[in-house]
Amino acid sequence: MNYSDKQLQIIEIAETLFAENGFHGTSIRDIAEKGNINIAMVSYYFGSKEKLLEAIFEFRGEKTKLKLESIVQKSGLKAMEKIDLLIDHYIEKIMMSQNFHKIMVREQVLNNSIPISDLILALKRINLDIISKLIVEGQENGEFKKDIHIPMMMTIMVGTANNLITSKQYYRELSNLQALSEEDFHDHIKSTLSTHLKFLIKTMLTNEF
Amino acid sequence: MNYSDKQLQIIEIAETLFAENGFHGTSIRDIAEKGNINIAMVSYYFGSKEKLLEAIFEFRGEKTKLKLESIVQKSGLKAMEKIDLLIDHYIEKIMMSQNFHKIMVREQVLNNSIPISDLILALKRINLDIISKLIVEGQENGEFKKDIHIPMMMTIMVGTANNLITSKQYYRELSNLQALSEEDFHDHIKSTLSTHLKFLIKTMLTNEF
DNA sequence: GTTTAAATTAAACAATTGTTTAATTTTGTG
DNA sequence: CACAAAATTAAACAATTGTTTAATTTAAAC
Repeated sequence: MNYSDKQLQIIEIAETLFAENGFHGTSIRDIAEKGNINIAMVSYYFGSKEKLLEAIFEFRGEKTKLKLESIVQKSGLKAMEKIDLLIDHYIEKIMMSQNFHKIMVREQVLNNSIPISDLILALKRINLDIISKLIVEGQENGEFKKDIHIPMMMTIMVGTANNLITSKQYYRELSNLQALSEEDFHDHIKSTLSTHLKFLIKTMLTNEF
Repeated sequence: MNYSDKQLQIIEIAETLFAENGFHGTSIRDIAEKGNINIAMVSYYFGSKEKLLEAIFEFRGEKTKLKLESIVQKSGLKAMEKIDLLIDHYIEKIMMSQNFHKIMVREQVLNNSIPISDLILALKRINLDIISKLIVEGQENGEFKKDIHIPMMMTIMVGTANNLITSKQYYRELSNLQALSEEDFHDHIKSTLSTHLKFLIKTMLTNEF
């Protein structure tokens, strides 16, 4: 799908409000007010509020696959080095699109809309497939051990990152980091998450239980 | 707070519906219909729909602390053995109250209601304090290494478990476990989660980065 | 410049929302 | 039984919701 400038403007505003107040907690009038547009424009451009949400998922999902594959197919790198690149790329992506990930965390709990569920499943499947390919590569050349539970490994990685994003304010308070500037806190999260995820994944891929 | 039978009935029905369809996605009429009660009863017993949600948090939060402390204070166990007990207790708890945890995951993303935020923070603080005490104990007797990032460790544990609960259906499909009965799938999740969390936490507590 | 399509608007819509009211029934106490 | 408090009910409420309509303005094509 290709979206016009006007559609992208609506998508971005809706994304912000859906992340802040939830899908049902945001009215079309809220979106219209924040974007200085008429309330009929959402229906006009997207058909309905529900389809606007689907558009957000399509828009964010579109670019995912290519970047991941380009990392996995890089030559001259060990599988473990690619893993580290993937982790940092994932952290970068989730930090850059926090609003979208907040929406996805909230929507995946529900099971109401088939189109949304399908879009989420498609996103997860892309990630799983690409990671699986890389792990098999590492197993075949002896870098990684056999018997790696890849879905659980993904759960650990995605779950940890999502939890950090969606409960930032609690993490900040419980870690006594209120004094940090927003930017410094942002950097802290990225580096701490990177260090720990790399360590954990490395351990899962190489150490015996 | 002490809740009457009637209040508990409403709490449980609301918990189910809030978990399935979200707080804003559930109307008081939905709750009334499912419980065969009059729509005025929610306001009568709790004051408002929002306060009903707060009651759910209070009700579920009440029992948390005591059980955790009883584990940590058990004598004749190594700190690492207590960690394993805590992990299994946490998994048991989250599996027994999946609906509540789905609600909490969704609500912690938002930042709208101060009472709810306070209740969530209080729950997190209790967990953190008790775990911290145990980890210091393990560090002092040389079982655990220094420089353990406890909030991040909690994020890994809680994030992984929450992610598994809130995206069960995706995990099931991506792991090709559709053939399992509901009960077997339930058991699979518990044992897989237990194995991995214990392994990861053990690694974080003892191995150098 | 005229014509056609696209974009935007204000208004209205029916439905649903949480909450309150006032009347009625049920329960518990003496 | 009589009385008071608690529980339950149906009805009404004002507000908000997503969506549609028909009219108007803007933009693009010729």
